Amino acid sequence: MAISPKKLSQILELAEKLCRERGVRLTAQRKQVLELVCAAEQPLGAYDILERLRSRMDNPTPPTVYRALEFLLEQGLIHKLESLHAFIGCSHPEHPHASQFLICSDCGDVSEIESDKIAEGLRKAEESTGFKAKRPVIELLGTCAECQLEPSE
Amino acid sequence: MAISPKKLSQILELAEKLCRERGVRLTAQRKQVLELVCAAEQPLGAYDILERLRSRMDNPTPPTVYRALEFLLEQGLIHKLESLHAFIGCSHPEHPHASQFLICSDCGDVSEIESDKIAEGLRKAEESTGFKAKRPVIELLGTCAECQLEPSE
DNA sequence: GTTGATAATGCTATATTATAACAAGTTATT
DNA sequence: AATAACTTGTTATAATATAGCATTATCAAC
Repeated sequence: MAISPKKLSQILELAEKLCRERGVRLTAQRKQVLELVCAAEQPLGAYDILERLRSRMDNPTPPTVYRALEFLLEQGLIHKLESLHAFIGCSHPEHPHASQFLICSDCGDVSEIESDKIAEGLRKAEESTGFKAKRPVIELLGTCAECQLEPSE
Repeated sequence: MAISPKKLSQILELAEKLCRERGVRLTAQRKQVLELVCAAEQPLGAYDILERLRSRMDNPTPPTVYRALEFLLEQGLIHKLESLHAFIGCSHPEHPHASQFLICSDCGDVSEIESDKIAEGLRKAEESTGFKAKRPVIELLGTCAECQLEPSE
């Protein structure tokens, strides 16, 4: 189930808008990486992105990719899945949030959730410890509802 | 503030006990890796461990380390910090739990917490999505209470 | 519009983290 | 001792990520 072209261009326009407002530059390169990440079914590794960039630009190298990813992460336009070493488009870049992911080990599907309960728990933990979180990494690795039905596939 | 020798041997004894009960083998190699990880101030990377193993055995190689780590992770005797690519001793290996970590980017200190609120939030999220989590990764990167006091150090 | 500062890119090399593959040795049980 | 299952030894290499430095682009100030 690929993302629709319409939805994709909406994402890109929103990204343009946010960057304009913030006074940062969504350059062609960065935009292409964002587009690749957002258009992908699954989270992409940096070298997956590198591979796909070949058809769009001349001789991309790892730094090209990692620099773009760094920018996009800073701007909250994508997330990094630490446990997969992979990147995924952000579902709602317009408001900052503690990203929370459900990662199915069977089908590889990843869904971003926004649980208030979890957010609340995190806030409480910060409160009681005095810790100030800048980047929460919440990744639940396991089996999605669909894959639990199937014997194994 | 290093861990006391007494505390360390308690940890090792508990590990022995748990492995015995489970019918798995805490071999000398695995025990040494566990000891190094638990004795360390900070989380250790696999190659840090490799380095430290040199004084204890002959010509250790990456697979030696990774195999031991894999075993120790399976047994819940250590945790992997995905965002740091590093390993840390488990605070309470006797009962399984969703490990939750506060990772200070300033001083590098890592503390394991057990927030019921967070655990509760995770449970709720599973309930409402039908997702079954096998390995939760909860890592809050930020600044610990102490480091917030200091101007910068 | 030239100058100078800042940011972004190009490019090569290399660091860091992790696993594959297969041979050899150990352990526990028959 | 024979067997099966597990553990280790060893070499090689895969996969992920960054350092460092030269070059180019952008934009504001003069």
